[in-house]
Amino acid sequence: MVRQMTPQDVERVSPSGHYIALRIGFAFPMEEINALPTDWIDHYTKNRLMLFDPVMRWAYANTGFMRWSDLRGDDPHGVLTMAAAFGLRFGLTVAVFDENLEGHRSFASFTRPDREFEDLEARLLVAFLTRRHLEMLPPTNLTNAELEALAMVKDGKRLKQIAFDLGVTEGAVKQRLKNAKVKLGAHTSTQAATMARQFKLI
Amino acid sequence: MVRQMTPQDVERVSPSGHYIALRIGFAFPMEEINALPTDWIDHYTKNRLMLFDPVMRWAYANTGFMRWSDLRGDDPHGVLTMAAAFGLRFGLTVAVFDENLEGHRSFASFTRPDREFEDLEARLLVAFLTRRHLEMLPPTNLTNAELEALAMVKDGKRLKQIAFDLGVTEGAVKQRLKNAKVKLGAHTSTQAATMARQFKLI
DNA sequence: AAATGGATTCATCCTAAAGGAGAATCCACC
DNA sequence: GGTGGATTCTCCTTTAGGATGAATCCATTT
Repeated sequence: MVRQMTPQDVERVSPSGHYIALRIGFAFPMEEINALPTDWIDHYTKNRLMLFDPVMRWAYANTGFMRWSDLRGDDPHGVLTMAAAFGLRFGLTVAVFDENLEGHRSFASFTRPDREFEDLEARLLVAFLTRRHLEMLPPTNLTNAELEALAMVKDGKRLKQIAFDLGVTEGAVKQRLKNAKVKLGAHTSTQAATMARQFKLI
Repeated sequence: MVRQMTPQDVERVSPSGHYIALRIGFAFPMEEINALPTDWIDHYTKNRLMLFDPVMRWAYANTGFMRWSDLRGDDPHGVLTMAAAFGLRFGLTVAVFDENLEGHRSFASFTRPDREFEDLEARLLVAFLTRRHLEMLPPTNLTNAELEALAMVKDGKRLKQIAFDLGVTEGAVKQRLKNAKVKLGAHTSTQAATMARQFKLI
């Protein structure tokens, strides 16, 4: 009997760090969680390793899971060797994809210094990513009026100013924001604005 | 005498759409502005053209400007030919890079249906991107206390709850948020929270 | 040790703004 | 003519914002 993985479980099973990219649309994801070692991040960034990283290529083109050791022979620039030198010796990358919807893709990499990931761990991590992917599904039922108000809140405007700019009453603006909060499941307008931004709705 | 380009100038000089990625760190940018034609976005996304796009490769590896026609002969998958079929017949890509700082990179592509971009336009667009790149430089002087409060505001918590969770008074929380607003140049806590999120500070 | 200066944190008071409930109105669509 | 969704308004409560000054922390110097 295996339960769902929590973020704590992920940290435990991936002690050298992990990386999650959620809902890649055109080119870049809605949310990126980078819990890899700082020195590796610096090295990767400075040397633009993304261009040569076989893991990235795999993650953009496949679904399911893959151990980094499966890519030996497909790493002409030695990115995985470099990663190992930074303590990321064993890696597992998982990817999911929305066929039907807008073609969103998510992927995540998990790393260990000591041993390969087991099949059970891999399946649990696929389930974990799938859950995060689904949670990040953007709502589609916000009206333009609601998004317009949220965008102005995000930009630091006051309700009074927003009402004036839109040519409606302050109460109307409040109602639009309230609707937006309900649809997004947000407690406050601030949360609604940051959520809408994360979903790339504004 | 040539002045700075405004966003309106950019739309005028790039009538088939443009794309801007600001401050790419590890792999993905802090902000993405995608004003390309919708049908091209769909096609690009569905077919994961990013993997094969020579423009992306150029943008990650160079600085300055480049006309897409310079890449003929380096496009084995015919991405540029497909783009032309969607009305993006002439393209210009510009890229800038922070050598000294955290190694951030920004790039942008501009497209026309009718003619090549001129050198003057290219230089103005480099200047435009450079300005946007510098504006997006994240502040580094926010304290942990300030970021902690901002993160809780972003998550929809009320000041009273934040104060309780942190074990301080509500007035103290207000002061932290006020400091954060000043440092970020934000009018409201909402704006401060969304800015901090955009800068990947929280 | 004591003193100093500067930044951060905390408290209080008051004002301005946001949040919430309920009802009326508008409007496209059946 | 009815229905449901979206918009608008009013009234009231709760919360956030702004100004000010005191307290605390911390590194440096005397």
